[in-house]
Amino acid sequence: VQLDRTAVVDAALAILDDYGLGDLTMRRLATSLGVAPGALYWHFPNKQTLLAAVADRVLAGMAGPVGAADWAGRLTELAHRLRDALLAHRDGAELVASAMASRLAGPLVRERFAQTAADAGLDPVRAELTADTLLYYILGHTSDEQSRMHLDSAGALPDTASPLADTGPSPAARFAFGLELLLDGARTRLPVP
Amino acid sequence: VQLDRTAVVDAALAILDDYGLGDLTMRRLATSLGVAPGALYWHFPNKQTLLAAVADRVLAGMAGPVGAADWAGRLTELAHRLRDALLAHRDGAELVASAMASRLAGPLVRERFAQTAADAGLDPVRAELTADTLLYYILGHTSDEQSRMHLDSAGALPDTASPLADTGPSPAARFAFGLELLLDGARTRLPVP
DNA sequence: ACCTGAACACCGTTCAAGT
DNA sequence: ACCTGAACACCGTTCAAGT
Repeated sequence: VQLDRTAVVDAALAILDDYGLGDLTMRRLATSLGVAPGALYWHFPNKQTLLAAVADRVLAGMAGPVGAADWAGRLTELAHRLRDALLAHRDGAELVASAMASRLAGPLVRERFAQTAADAGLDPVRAELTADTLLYYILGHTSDEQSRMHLDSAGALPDTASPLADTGPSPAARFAFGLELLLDGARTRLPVP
Repeated sequence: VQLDRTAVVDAALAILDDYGLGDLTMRRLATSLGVAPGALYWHFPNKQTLLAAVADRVLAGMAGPVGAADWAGRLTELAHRLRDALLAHRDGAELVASAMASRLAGPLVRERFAQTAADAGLDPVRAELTADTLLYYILGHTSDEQSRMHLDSAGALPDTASPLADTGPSPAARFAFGLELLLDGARTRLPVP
């Protein structure tokens, strides 16, 4: 069968889910497709671009319209949808964070957050800055949460290894705390209606 | 002369400043020290730990007492000091972000932000969450700013290559915007005094 | 205690040559 | 147009052996 970009991204996502980002190499990917490593370079100019395509596929998991009527509700919904999309794949947050940092992935997501902030009444510059601030938080927090998730499922707890030790807020509650912090801050930047 | 951890970190920092994080390899570092690659593994168990030591050295650049009397002023000062420390070395933000994510570097910095937030009147859990939210922002924003700095000093501007195109807010102003956003949000979380 | 030599098991990328 | 074979120039890490 012939190789195309979609098949390559499919296979890459499978390796990501099964073995993690560290094992997602061009050679391993080629092997899993039954192809020589060089073949991948017919479809993608380099690894960075290939990873960006995988990141955009992960981000496709947050498509669809948001339901909330007010801007704060819409941003909250977008933030949770982004987090859910990242958590749906092993190392999804780290992958997307690095691909978005290179600007090769996620321009639509960025645009969507910025547009929603602009709808709230912010001028374009402030809307972009607010969107970026939100994105730094979502990517940073989720990346952190996800990596610690995998450390725990392996064995890396030096003290307090008792099974009933950690009773703080849930990951979702911790995420919501920082998110509301940001949105409250954004509210103070709004022109009085 | 004998090798020790300090000399290794010195040499690593020199490579970082001159050639960037991508060229900071164990082999290159060994060569610059006039030593075999294996020698480094007598002083550090692996590359990750070595990079954490370099990150902690970068973070040492933000030591010293803060002057402000109120908590918001202290957090603002800490945030700017952290940003300045990161910008003082090529790829400093990316290095520190990744080393702090691994939890091998920066525990004192994290502790310092959390303590300052606690002084504002937040309970320990909220103080930690607020500190983390701030750190995600500072590391994400500065990393972004710094990488784009280096893209510009090379040649990677597709359109609007005219020298007088980009007249938005300065990097420092952009940083301050998100920072104030976060601090305003934190204020709403405070118990009324 | 501290380091060398030499190897092991990999990487990403290129490119003539094949079909 | 699409892929193979084979190489190039690297990696991080280990470990017997030397001093």
